[in-house]
Amino acid sequence: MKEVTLKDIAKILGISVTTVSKALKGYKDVSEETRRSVMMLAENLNYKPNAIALNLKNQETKTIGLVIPEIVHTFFSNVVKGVVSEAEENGYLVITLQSSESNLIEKKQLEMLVDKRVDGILLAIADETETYEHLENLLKKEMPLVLFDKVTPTVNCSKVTIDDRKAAYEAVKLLIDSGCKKIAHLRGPLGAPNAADRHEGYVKVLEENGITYDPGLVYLCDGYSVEDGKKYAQKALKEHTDIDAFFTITDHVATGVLLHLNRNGIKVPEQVSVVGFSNSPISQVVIPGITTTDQSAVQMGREAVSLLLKEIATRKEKKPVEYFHVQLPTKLIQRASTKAV
Amino acid sequence: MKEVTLKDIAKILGISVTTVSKALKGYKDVSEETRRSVMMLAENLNYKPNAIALNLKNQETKTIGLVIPEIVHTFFSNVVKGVVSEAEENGYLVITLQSSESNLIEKKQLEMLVDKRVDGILLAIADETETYEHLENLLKKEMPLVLFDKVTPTVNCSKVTIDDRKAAYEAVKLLIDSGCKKIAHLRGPLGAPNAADRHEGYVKVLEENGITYDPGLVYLCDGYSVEDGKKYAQKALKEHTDIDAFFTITDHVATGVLLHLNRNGIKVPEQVSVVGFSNSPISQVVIPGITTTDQSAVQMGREAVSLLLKEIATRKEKKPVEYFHVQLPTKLIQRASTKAV
DNA sequence: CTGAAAGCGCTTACAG
DNA sequence: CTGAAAGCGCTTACAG
Repeated sequence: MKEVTLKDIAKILGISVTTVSKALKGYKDVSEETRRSVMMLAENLNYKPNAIALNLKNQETKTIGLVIPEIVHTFFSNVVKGVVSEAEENGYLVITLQSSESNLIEKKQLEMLVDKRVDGILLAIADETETYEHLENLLKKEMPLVLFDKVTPTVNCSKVTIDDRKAAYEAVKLLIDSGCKKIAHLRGPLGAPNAADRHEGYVKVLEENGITYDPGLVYLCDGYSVEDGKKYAQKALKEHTDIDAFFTITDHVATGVLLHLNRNGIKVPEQVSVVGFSNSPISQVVIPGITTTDQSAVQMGREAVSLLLKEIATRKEKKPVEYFHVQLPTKLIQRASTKAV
Repeated sequence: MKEVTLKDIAKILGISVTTVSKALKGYKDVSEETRRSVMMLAENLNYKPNAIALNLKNQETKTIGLVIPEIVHTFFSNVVKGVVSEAEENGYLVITLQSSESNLIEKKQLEMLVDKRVDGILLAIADETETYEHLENLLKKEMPLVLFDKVTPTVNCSKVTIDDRKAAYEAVKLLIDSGCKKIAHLRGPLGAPNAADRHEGYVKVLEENGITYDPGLVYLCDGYSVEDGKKYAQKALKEHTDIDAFFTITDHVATGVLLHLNRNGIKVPEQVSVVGFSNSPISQVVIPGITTTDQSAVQMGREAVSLLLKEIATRKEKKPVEYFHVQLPTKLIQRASTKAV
């Protein structure tokens, strides 16, 4: 990896590094002849400017950091895809890190990215995280930061989310419209804002449709896993034999519910309906297919990058920074796990 | 983002940058008193060495590049997870890029990573790629390179794979042992070495067990998708009504096959058995669960990083570089889509 | 024990 | 039209 430098070219041509640099960058004050010979030699030697030197000079790395709770997860890997593509199309590369929902790791990784001098950071907050000084510190340093999916109202910066409350409202409305009356909710962790928002949507639609909200029908899944779904479906049905629908935080949880119902000969959706969240591939192949909400994860990744790059540019021009909150549209996808309305 | 520099500290303390640097790095030839005041001030100002300057000085970036065909894919996202974790534990950060199975994009991305001055590159070759000068060029530049999953014997460098031939052999052997006689194979693209290896394993086990290999029973899936599975299951069953098993390149393809069989009232595994590949989550939740091969993807990512870092270190010490080919063990996982033996 | 100097590879204001 | 000099932030061999 000993790469060709400006110095090498200058030496061979017997001219100064300055002139080589100018020739390559198309400055006007270089003779046509010099320019041409520099260009040719650079081409032949396959000269590539040293990105590190440029980074140092320009005080930027053309790199952004991305911290997500979990890489192996359909929703997040779609986000990563969107982030990487959008960044690449705009000349940026992406460093990805996984917090594993740990607040400690999240803090450490954010610090690593700052130390690495990334130009900006994209973050989906870990479930464990409940205080936000580490994010405030980032803002204090004027590190461009965009939160997505798992965000917090506490921190004042740009954000990209879906309207979780509305999405949950619509999903549960479908259940109500199809005749369900006793709808259990397998929700996500208390600390997670989107779990809270979905829960709110669930409560709201019940109340607006004359169904009394019963906290006893709400179960907490911290794992978002198929296993959680099985476990809490069993528990819920034992505690309330007349449940006629499950609204779950995730398609994996919904799948667990489905497996439990199948195994126990409970007909879906005739006896019990099931609604998931995310439109993961799993929701389409399971039988019956699971009614769910599509979150356009790739789009979320792209949008987040686009807001981040805008902020980076604004800061570079020393202009005042504006923060945006983009709410992406969701789409309720009806499949066979719910009754037709 | 105006960060504290050595210069700032030097100015405040009225000493030279040299001394500050030495104090911070614990050099012996600095008075205890100076050392202490430097340390304290650095701590107070929250001084962090500028990584870019260090990169330039040390001619390394502590960053590695990772190019995979597809980010949204259980196997690869597990690899990414392994890569990112192992790298992080060793002080490296990872830049991830997706080639989308395109040779052109792969070339471009490899170049970007070189230009970015990453310390090494991890690559799963795109299906479209059939010539390898771009990889030879990397080697010529002495850029540390480790191939994984999708590799080629043509290029002489370290590699991490599973033993695809053996895995396929074992999977099909299970079908034979359970009484299947007419086993169709929905294979991957011709260009892809692991598709070729699995096909070889399939051919070998048939012949070793007295079943004549019939090329007419082999179908090419280029999409690795559920749709492909449906399509080719239908085609195969139309062309050969007595097929009693499918061995597929991927769990998604196997799922498509399963859906087609279910839909047409064909009993699995009584009438037709189905075997997938990869042990994706989908293979567990589908009914019946799909018999498949686990590839320990996370482990593959870790192993690849570990070989890469070893090579980086060796090159740094100017020692001769050795190449390794690590073959990771696979595990056949029996589920309800095949008959007990 | 301290610090000026050179260097990593580049850019650019300035002098000639 | 050309190039010496300064600078981005750091390290380190060398002189004092």
